[in-house]
Amino acid sequence: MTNPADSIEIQNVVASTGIGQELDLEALAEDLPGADFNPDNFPGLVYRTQEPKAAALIFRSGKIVCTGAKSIDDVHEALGIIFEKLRGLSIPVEDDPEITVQNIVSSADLGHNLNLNALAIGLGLEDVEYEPEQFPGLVYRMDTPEVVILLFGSGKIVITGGKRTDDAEEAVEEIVERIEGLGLLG
Amino acid sequence: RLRKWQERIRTKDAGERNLQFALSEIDRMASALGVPRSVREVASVIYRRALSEDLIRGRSIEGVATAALYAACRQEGIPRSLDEVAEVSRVPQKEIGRTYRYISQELGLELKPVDPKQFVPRFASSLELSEEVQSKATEIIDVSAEQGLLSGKSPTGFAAAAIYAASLLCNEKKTQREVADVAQVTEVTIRNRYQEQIEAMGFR
DNA sequence: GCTTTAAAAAGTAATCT
DNA sequence: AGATTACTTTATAAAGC
Repeated sequence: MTNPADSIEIQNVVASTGIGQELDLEALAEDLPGADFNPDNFPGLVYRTQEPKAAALIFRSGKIVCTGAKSIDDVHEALGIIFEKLRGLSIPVEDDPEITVQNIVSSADLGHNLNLNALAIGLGLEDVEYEPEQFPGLVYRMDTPEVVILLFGSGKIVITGGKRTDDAEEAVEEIVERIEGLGLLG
Repeated sequence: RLRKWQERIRTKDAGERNLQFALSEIDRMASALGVPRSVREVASVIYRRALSEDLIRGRSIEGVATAALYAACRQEGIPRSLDEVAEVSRVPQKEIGRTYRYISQELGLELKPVDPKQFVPRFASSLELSEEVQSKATEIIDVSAEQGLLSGKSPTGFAAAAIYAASLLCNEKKTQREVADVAQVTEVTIRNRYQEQIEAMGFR
């Protein structure tokens, strides 16, 4: 009896912040080795950190988006590295810029195969999107917590849209309960 | 006041012209797909509902018209794949799929997932396969779906593999290429589904 | 709506050996 | 007939078209 909630792994955390200072991205692109800046393509400058591995989108307004981190701690660490890099370029950065987690993507394993056709009907076609011709996963929009769950035939799932670490655990408990209630979990 | 009248008439005329265009497009695509008149009527009703609920704003008329037709085919139990619908539409497949998901959600169509069995008669007849092959393919689909093999798989590929397997079992062999062409899937997909299905049937 | 970034799931597809 | 690479879906911020 392994608890599906124990199988939860955070795969990606998206967060936003800002240094409270306008930036000259053209100059920054020169001074930051490894920076990608294609203003014709996208207004943000892309900068990747190696440890922890993450990607930051830095904008002219001084606002920054960090993606790809495996934990909230990693987000803070990666952004801390970027803040230091900017200070090293004598760009003033606020002391402790507020970092807001915008989205957490997690994966988990329910431990049993799922009959997605039966699940689509059981969970209610109005809350479900299951179009195997377009994508193999069943998309389920849950109200509380407010997340979107992708369910696959293997029993593996993806939880996204949550902002708190607890959202994934609550979502897994809720979906397991609903699937069991329908008698559709092995 | 006069300008308002003119504007209303102009808007009404434009709306009327757009509706006529959408309905004629539905008619044209339905003919090209060879679906019965009843499906065109259902598609028209879906399109008018989308129009009255203001779902067309920000979307192309042709996209909504195509999505309505795709939905109507499913509702009437004679589905066409997105590939097939895209072939007769000037809208890219990706947009048809997105628009379908949107209007389906907003209009509460609540269409059940496509049953692979619904493709069997059409695919089998264009391959000139017998009734025997068709019922065998249907049986293969039922048995393998009951064993949970259908989850996440494309209905077209699933039907194509069952038809290929049935053609072998009934000594009316078609090549994977031939079946793949009518179903618009690759031979690789047929091979993969076929292997799972014959195992589910207890052969191999 | 789109553009870019990241990550997982599983199916399908294109390309190369 | 493999293997590899790449694309499909979900969420999310950012600035600008």
